[in-house]
Amino acid sequence: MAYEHSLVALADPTRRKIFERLRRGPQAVGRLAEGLPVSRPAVSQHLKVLKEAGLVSESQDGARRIYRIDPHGLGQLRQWLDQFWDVALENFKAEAEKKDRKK
Amino acid sequence: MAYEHSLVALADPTRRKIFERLRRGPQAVGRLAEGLPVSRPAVSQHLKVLKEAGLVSESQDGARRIYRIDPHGLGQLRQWLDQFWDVALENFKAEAEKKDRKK
DNA sequence: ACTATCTGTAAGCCATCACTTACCGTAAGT
DNA sequence: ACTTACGGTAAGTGATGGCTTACAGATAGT
Repeated sequence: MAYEHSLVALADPTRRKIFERLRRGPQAVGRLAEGLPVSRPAVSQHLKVLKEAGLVSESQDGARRIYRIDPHGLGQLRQWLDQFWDVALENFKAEAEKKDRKK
Repeated sequence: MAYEHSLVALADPTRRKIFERLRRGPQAVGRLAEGLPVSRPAVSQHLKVLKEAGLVSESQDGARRIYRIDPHGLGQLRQWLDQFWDVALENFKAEAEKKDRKK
């Protein structure tokens, strides 16, 4: 449920593909697995990881499980990244000025 | 140099610790390794990964190499994440309204 | 009830990767 | 030139994790 899990989840290329597919809208597991180069059980395992990271949420529709992108995990991740943004820009500016002085 | 590499780089807990340490400001390799539970060569290897992802940049100061947080990789990662943000919020709103209608 | 569809779980295998020790190059001081 | 400090690279090892097949549970239709 924390940003660490989101990073681990999105580091895997197959999970990223699944996640990117969900950008088109909520989808069932079987449908998600269709275009992917891995088996359907593999997709289920990946969805579990994404869900535990708070990146996707699940809802039932008959025998199907519909998955969709969840803002919770995404929000935590964005928040964590923003902690570094200001520092990064400061460093960049400091480096640029340093090079200027050398001229 | 793309967002994929940033995700892989930040998925490792030790690399995250190094990255978070750099938030305090630019530091040399030896100094970075001091408080960490791994050997100095391990830190070097991690820094290489972070550098190739564009998350940190390097500059030389005598025999020392100073590392600092680089906005390039961070920016690409933020940009990629933002692609999902709007979709996530829409999904969340749609789900909330669905639950309302059930009442 | 029986069947077909949809999906999660278990067990096992294999590749990747984070870590260690050992080594080498380089820069600055004496 | 010699020594010391700093840090990157090579090689080898062990654990993690992503994949597969096989199986089990649950739902809807006939």
